[in-house]
Amino acid sequence: MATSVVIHWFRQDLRLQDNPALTAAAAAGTVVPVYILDDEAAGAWRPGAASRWWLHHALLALNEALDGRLHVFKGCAEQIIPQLGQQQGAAAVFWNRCYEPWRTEGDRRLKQQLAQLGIGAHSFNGSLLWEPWEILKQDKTPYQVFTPYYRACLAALTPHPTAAPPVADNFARQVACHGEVSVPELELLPSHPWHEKLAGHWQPGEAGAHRRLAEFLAQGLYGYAEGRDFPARDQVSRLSAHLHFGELSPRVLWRQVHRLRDRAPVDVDAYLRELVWREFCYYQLYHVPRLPEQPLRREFAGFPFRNDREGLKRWQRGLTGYPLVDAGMRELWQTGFMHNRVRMVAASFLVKNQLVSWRQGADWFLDCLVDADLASNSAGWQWVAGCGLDAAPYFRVFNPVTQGRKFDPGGDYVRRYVPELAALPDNYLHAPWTAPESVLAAANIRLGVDYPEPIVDVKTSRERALKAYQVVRRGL
DNA sequence: TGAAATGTTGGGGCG
DNA sequence: ACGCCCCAACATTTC
Repeated sequence: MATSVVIHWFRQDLRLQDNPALTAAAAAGTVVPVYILDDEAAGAWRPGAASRWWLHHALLALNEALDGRLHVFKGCAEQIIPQLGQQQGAAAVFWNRCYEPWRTEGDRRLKQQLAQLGIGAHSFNGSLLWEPWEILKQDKTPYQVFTPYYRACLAALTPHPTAAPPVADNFARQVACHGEVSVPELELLPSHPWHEKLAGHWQPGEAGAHRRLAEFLAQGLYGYAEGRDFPARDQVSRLSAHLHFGELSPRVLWRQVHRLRDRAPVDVDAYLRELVWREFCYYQLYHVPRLPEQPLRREFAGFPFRNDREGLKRWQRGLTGYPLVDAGMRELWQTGFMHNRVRMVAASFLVKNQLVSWRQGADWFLDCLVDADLASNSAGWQWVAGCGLDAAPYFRVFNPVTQGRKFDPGGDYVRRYVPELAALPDNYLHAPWTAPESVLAAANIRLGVDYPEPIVDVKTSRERALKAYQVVRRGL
């Protein structure tokens, strides 16, 4: 009996291990593995520059793991998949679910199309530990607050068997697909070679994901609960981009971390809680699809943000005059990443001290982060701006100086990314404008020339933000 | 997963 | 010895 041909459509699941849809596809027939870059369907949410760099390398790695059998396309997935299915005489198409609104709508239409063509369509959960519709309150409505959601998730945790990885024989050989291109022909790399510096910091692809996981398990988890707040230390997982592209199964990650619970003094629960935060972001995006565009708290719709192009540009370039903020923004530009503690401070600074819309900050992050993720990024910015579910209260304004002294006391982080301040002594490092002339001169710094004066005063800008938020609050 | 303003307490200097 | 003031050092409240 001739085995049937099936298609596995890779999206945010660029891995072979513990890939439920891929495993099911391999069990159903000979697999034609496919990736489609569909910028038009994604619209404004198509991958940003840093993500495209990552994707380029992740696809090369995946293709290599598949012995060069990955079929890559550029164009409209809703056309390409049905055409391909017919050309190959495929019995079914398999994929792992995504949760971005443009994805869920497209997938629904595609399922209808395939049904009409008599081609099966099977979707699986390869990206989340809990499907968003599985975790609901007693009254069957979604949770609004993280902690009860978190508890409900833990209560609902069921052990999943790891999906068996496919073997080489599962994949179709020497299949020609009309219209396919090579990975480089996707033109994911920008013409300007700024991305070359990213290569020193990351190893996209499944092998890189597991290498990083092994490092984290061996070192980062020890003292994670406290250490994760200090950006100069290497005590965060740095797995976010691998998770975003699905190079690492969240179930495998959960299990590997959880195994360490009864051994060694590692902060297993603190890290797993962060993984549940990731789930909560997807949960919000699924239940409230306007998350990326509209404030979840309606009263914020008319918030008086300033249209400050110059201020936005200075924030983007790391030239606000606040060393911790500037270090974070430069880390982002140089490495495609920003430490989470600093993300909160830099975001708070833009939204509250500069009074610029969280949408503008979110757009910049989506373009610059290698881990850019619509769910996490949108939920994170809404959290900081105070307009999201279970968000930081509007009056919680981070002071970048205080935060710097608290979480970068030795100044290693600031000195790494703001080298022009490197010679300043610790006690002035986070507030250079307070240093006496003689100290500045000794450190070879002319304020306003070598490093900017503060773009706003934290005290008065904080008061301005509180006033603006009070107006919103009155409008309830 | 704040910060600043305001309130309280307690030890020490001093008349 | 005592009360008074000062002011850290916390604690509480407010935004």
